[in-house]
Amino acid sequence: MNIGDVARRSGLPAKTIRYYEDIGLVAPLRGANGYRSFRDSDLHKLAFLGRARSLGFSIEDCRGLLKLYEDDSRASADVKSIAQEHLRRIEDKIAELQAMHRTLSHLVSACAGDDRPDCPILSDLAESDRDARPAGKGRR
Amino acid sequence: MNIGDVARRSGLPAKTIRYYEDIGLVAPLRGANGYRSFRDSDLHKLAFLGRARSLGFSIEDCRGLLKLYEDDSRASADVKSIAQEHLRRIEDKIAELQAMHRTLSHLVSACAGDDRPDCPILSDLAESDRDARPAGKGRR
DNA sequence: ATAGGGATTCCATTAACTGGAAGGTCAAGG
DNA sequence: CCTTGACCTTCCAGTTAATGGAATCCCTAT
Repeated sequence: MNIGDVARRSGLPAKTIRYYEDIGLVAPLRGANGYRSFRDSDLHKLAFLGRARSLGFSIEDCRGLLKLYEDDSRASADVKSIAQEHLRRIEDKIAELQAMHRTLSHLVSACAGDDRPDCPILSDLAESDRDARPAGKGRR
Repeated sequence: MNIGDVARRSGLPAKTIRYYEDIGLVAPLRGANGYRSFRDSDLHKLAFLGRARSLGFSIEDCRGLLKLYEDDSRASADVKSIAQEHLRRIEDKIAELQAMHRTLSHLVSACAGDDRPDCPILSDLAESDRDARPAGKGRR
């Protein structure tokens, strides 16, 4: 299979597939013409990757999952712990977004949204008697 | 004020402040020694930026908000529409994360998490009788 | 032979910083 | 006067996960 077929069948853009090869997630063969030649197993891996990515797993998570996927003697506990950790990150992110949403929707509903300059949104952002922000962004 | 003071007072890392100058969000003066010299107005802008960023506004949104903030003849409608658009993006993101969360938490709870290899999480990711992506990630 | 649709590589760009190196500046202490 | 340490400066690279585009090559059909 050429990359175009695999792209169609896996739903991943060809660019992305090349990128995944670059970073060592798949290793298709090469034909005499230099074209990548994908086996069924490559296609399966790519489809697996697409699904894992769509669940928000990072590339590094995907690398780990793929390794476990191919390891017949894996322990499901290892898979589960990756997934649980990811679940926690998702929960954190949701909580963070919900906090933003709460604050912002209050401000938005308090704003007249007309042609006058008075704006509670700007006033709030300009408030100087408050420290930067309650919940830190928690960068990693 | 030197950058260290402003960093302390605004809560932003000095690195970030320099970056914000780079991209034209603030324009501190310079002393004879080449050090940045921040006025109170610069500090206020930076604090404003810190708050806007913590609400998840993009840098470009911040640029727009800052411009409106400094424009006495602004219309609050302009501010509101930026905020509403952002609110919509937040809602989309929350929905996307919640969908991931639903799927993943089902899988996680179905996984024994022991030393055996059987794993519904991997099985699901490997399923080939399903198309790649339920809801597109909406890359734009 | 030529046209078209694929394929290849390589480079740049995105968002918003962050880390680190190499070096200049300033105030205090010996 | 010199050193030490805390600041400051610039510049370059790296992060995440691709994506866009250019230049070029290959294959098939007409």
